Amino acid sequence: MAEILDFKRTPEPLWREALGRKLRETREDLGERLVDVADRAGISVQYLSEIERGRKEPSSEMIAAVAGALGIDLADLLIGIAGQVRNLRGGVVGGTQFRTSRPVGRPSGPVAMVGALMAA
Amino acid sequence: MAEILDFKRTPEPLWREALGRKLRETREDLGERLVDVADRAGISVQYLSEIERGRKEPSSEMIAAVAGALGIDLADLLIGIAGQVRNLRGGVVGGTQFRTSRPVGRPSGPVAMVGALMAA
DNA sequence: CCGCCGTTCTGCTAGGAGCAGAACGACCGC
DNA sequence: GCGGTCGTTCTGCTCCTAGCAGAACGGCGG
Repeated sequence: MAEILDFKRTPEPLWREALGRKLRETREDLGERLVDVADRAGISVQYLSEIERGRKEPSSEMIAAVAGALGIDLADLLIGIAGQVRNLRGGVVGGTQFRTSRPVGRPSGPVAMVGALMAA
Repeated sequence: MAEILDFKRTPEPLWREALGRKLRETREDLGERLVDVADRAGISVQYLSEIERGRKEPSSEMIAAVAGALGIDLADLLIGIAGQVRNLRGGVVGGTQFRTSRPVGRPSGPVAMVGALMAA
């Protein structure tokens, strides 16, 4: 760690970076402030800020707490992150990235199909 | 966190548990041993064992290393995990029930569902 | 000018990541 | 029975960082 040259921008994003991006997007879609979500999740505001920017590695309980505070479950979160990761692969990676996909991406469409896979 | 709200044995699985399950399934589908993957990922074998059982919280770099050693990228991994999480929602999650798992973990079902993302 | 909001410093502590080494129980073949 | 492989788990160890408090800072809007 502590490599001197860290502008080596990992070819594909790390887990914590993709997670943070999606969490921030979800929060902003809800029109909520950092302090609101942090308070509801029971964590400090600075820490939530660092999570959203991909600078800290949140534990599973933290992830569950933040996701719960945002009203999203783990499966939806993962699907959303996977989508962002795929977008970043072939699309704009640079800092100036609006577009943020579609306006309101709440309803996860392909849910039904997954649920129908197996009930056994 | 120290919140008192975890009286409920994790209504939905934690991130590290779902991740470990998927990693193990992927490895077994490849017919590889712990030592093979651990060696290729550059981590110790006991630690990989604990990751697969959801007992340790692997860093993003660890996840990338293991996923790389398994020849799977982050997006596919996340999709697979999301599928597993959804499956577990309706069935028995406790350790007493094993029916849901495949006999030897040979055929992994939800491969075809990869095409279901792209929305987010 | 003054609040509001997010970010980023400086600390600080407790916990756990991550490894080495070894022992253990299953399992399989001889 | 005995010896091999494979995974798990125990002990022990170091060192990093999760996670918080407190405060200060740079936008942005009025």
